[in-house]
Amino acid sequence: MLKRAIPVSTMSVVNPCAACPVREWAICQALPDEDLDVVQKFRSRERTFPAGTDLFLEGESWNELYTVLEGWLYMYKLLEDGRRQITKIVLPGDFVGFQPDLDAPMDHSIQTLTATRVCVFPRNQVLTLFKEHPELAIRLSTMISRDVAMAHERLTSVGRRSALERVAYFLLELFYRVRLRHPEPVGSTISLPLTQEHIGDALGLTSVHVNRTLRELRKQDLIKIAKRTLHVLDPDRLADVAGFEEDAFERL
Amino acid sequence: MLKRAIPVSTMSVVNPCAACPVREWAICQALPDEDLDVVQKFRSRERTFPAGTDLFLEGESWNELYTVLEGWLYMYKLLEDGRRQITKIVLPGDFVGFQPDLDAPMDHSIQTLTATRVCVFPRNQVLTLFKEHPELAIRLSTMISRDVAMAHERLTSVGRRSALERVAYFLLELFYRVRLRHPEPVGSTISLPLTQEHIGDALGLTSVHVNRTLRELRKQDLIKIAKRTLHVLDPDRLADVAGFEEDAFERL
DNA sequence: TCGCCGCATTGACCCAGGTTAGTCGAGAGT
DNA sequence: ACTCTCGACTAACCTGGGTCAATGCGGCGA
Repeated sequence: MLKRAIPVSTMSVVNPCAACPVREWAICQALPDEDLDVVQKFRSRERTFPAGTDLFLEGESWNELYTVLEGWLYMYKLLEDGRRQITKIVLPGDFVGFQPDLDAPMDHSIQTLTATRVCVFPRNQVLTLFKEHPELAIRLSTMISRDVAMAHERLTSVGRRSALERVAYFLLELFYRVRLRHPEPVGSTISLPLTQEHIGDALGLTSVHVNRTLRELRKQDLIKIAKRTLHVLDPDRLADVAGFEEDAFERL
Repeated sequence: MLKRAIPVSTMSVVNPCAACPVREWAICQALPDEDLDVVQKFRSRERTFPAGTDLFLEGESWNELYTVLEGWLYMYKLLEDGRRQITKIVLPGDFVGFQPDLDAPMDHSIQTLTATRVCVFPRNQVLTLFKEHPELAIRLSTMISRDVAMAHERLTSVGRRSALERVAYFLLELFYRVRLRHPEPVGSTISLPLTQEHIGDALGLTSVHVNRTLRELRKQDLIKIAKRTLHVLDPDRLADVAGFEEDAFERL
């Protein structure tokens, strides 16, 4: 079934689900502590990947699903001539690899942006697991439906917002998604392991124009970017530029 | 909870689920005949709407979910200044109104394109229904995940395809989605109750440019449009123009 | 029958963002 | 220390698609 060797990766020990660092944002949020062994027994070992690795490619058959424990990734599609659209930035807690027909070849590709650690689920038994634990199926619906909402939001950006609005919106969305997971370092700084080309491919812009646009945002003292780090100087004004209804990000 | 009066609509009789015209494409596909009364008892009456009616608007609270029995609708989002992005064309069988937080205000609007008949589900009990019938929850996951796949496909169009490719892709996608539901009239003609402005708002183009683009497709003898009817003269060549991998539409 | 009105259609002109073609600086490997 | 690579950054120029402003036309209500 596998058309390609499993990418470079190191198997590591199975950590206890009870100590899961992303439980709160992942599928398993739906399980009370006492049922956690359901998933603990079901899942395989963890796996790690270095930055720049494809977990799987569009068109391949694949037999695993992943919950991201650590690291950034992106989901993307390629056109024949190489044009790339990044469809989602994947963060810890996200569930990866689910698609309408679990037996069909993958309908998208996924690549790591940083070193990544994932929790592995065997694909061919997952529907059975969900059938036996409807809370999980409902939790999955909720998570996927958040994906739909975010995809529609991004579609609106790419279809109807100017470059400046788009970039502002994109950075702000990432900023809030990351803050949600790391409330601790209450600064206005997040790590941003994306090149300007990644940003362009996510927003339907060229990297050249992303550069011009970031320069403009910098000039307006809205952001600062240095060494893969994004500093949001004025979230409110940035939100104004992005042009979105106040609480849109609380739904993330 | 309702912030707005239920839009103009006529209540009609409750038709038996066993005679449901869209069962095969809807949530209820997951139920065997003998369990059909589960949903039959759960759902409320049907409701009909004339063309051009909003079922609900973004920001409103709402307490119903719908399976579309008949008619075309579109899901959309507005920016403050009125720019509109159409995020999905809704066809019979589609499940409408589900979102990550069922108690939150709607995160999108829906409007009818034609006279529409829907099957009504009470929103506040639907999670209970799914918990008691995991097949339904899994079916929902599958359907929503199809929405994600299609949204990403559209995002790729809007972000990375030229106007000509985009329009070709859009028409072809609709063509195949409609064919799937109506295999009978084996012609290459489908009804297309959209204005050029709708198409533009779905694709991130202006209606003027949609017009120019359709003219070009017409000139190349790929399509013909007359009286709200789309005639696809050469699906294969149109697919070439759209530039997509052959079986992308079999996954719809 | 007339007169709207909403939509399709076209032409002329314009501009946001793409393209091309660089320079520069910071690692990383040797 | 030297070079190689990759990404940030810039400038000059170009174009796909937007804007503006008409015209046309078919359906529909009075």
